[in-house]
Amino acid sequence: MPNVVRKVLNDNWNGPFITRLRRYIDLAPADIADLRSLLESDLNVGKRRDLVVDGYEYRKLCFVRDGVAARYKLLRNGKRQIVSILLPGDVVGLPGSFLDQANFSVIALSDMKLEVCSLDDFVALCYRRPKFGLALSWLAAHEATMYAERIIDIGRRTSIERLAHFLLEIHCRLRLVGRAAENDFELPVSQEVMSDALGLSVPHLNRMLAKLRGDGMIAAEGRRVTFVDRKALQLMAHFQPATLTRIPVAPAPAAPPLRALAPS
Amino acid sequence: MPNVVRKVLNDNWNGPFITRLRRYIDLAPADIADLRSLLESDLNVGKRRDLVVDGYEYRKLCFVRDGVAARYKLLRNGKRQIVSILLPGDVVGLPGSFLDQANFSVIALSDMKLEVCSLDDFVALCYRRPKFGLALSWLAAHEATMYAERIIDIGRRTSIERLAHFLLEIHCRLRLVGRAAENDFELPVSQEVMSDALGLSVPHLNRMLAKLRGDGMIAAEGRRVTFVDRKALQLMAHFQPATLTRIPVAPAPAAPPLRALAPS
DNA sequence: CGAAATTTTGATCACGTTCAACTTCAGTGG
DNA sequence: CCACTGAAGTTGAACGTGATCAAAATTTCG
Repeated sequence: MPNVVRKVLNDNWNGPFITRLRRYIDLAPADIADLRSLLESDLNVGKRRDLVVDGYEYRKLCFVRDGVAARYKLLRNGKRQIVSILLPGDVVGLPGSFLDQANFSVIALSDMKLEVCSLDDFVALCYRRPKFGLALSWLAAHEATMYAERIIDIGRRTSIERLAHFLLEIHCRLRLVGRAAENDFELPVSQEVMSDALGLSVPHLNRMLAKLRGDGMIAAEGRRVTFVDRKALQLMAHFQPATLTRIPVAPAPAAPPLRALAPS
Repeated sequence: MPNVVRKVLNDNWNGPFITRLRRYIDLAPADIADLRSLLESDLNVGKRRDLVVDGYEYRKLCFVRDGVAARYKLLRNGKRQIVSILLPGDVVGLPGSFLDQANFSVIALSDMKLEVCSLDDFVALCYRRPKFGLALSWLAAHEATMYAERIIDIGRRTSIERLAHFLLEIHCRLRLVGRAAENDFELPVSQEVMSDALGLSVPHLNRMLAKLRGDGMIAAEGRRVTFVDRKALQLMAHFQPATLTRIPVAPAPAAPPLRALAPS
């Protein structure tokens, strides 16, 4: 079997999470084997099931292999705010597992396939192979970046700009894991979910969606969305996808073991 | 000199950043020395100076020793959204330095004292001492957690709830670095800054502030804020401070392979 | 002291919420 | 095959929160 083919098959087999890590850092087969040895058997979760519950301790990292979920918080007044949408390649339990008790819930929006790993095991891996500690930092930084973008969205953009931005972001992220065509994708969430993510009411969201259609920026039938005038959409949304740098590689090990460093 | 006293003096000398790291993980003197050797000389920055500019590459980590800054984005329509307020112990360049180009600006809201370190040096440190890679993950996760809380704030809370939450959060964070009394603190930001952080207009923010005063929840003269009825304030804000777990310690090194790593 | 930044107050208005009803569609069992 | 169900999407009318613009009062600082 040609090498290239085997690589692709491997990545399919390894799943979207490792594909994503490879965008930050090179992983040797030994790295991957070590990581895989931590994973419990695949977990299947049905639609509408809660994966994490606000207020309870949670100390796992779950890598989404397939399906969609949402991280959210329920307020006393019954309103729900969705903080992020989780797609294949994303991590459940980031940042919730770093807290004494999770401060958000995570719910499956569709049937899902997950790979589960205990946080402690992963941390142990990070001590063994420091590159995974860095990878974890990068993942967390990515998360923070997306949240920051969402703050901008909700804080200072009009409802229609938010919606445009949301559509572009989801499409962009689906593309990165090979789940969307260039101008055309299957929206993985209902309007209710979108409105809770964007801090809008369902009726208003619906109207804005209709307006985007009416203005000829998108076409939509059912949940299939097509970007008709993507340029205009990006302009309206101030869309500017953030790209993470790669993680610098380890410096060549110093010949004498670090003597120069300790001035104390 | 008694040990305890020396410890405290050390931490004062080391600055609030190391104090903060110690809340996540134990640091041996050798760890600290190694970290300190990366730091360039202290940097003083005047009020209103930009530390990071949106759109430019930035590859440093700056630890705030003193002063206050804001991470923000300016939109085309002239509005500004502040994503986070940086206090002593916080890190400039997280997550901006992980991107090809920073997607936010950071501006000093007061005169500041910073300790600067290049990201590449810090990453090299993480390879040498994996605990720092984990610490970096924890810092980034903390950042993400605060952002998430801000999303809830802006998305689903009323303006007065937001304001209450903001006051409680800032007070809580100032307390952790020993810059606030129990019910009483110096607000380090102007109303304009607050309004940009909370996605409100200045007049409206001002009115809500007046309302909190009128309702007997806080007292304020100039920028000194006193919590009169903190219970009510916390209830109104749904305030629930998130506490990060400590980072698990390294497992006992396996007998044969890891000897090369342990310098101390 | 004078200039600039900040805080306070007032009047008007629009964006987005709320609540309610209705439509559409997929799935399910009689 | 049709009736029933429940979830999701669509539409309309009335209301209210918070924005906007303007100007005054106050504080801070060079």
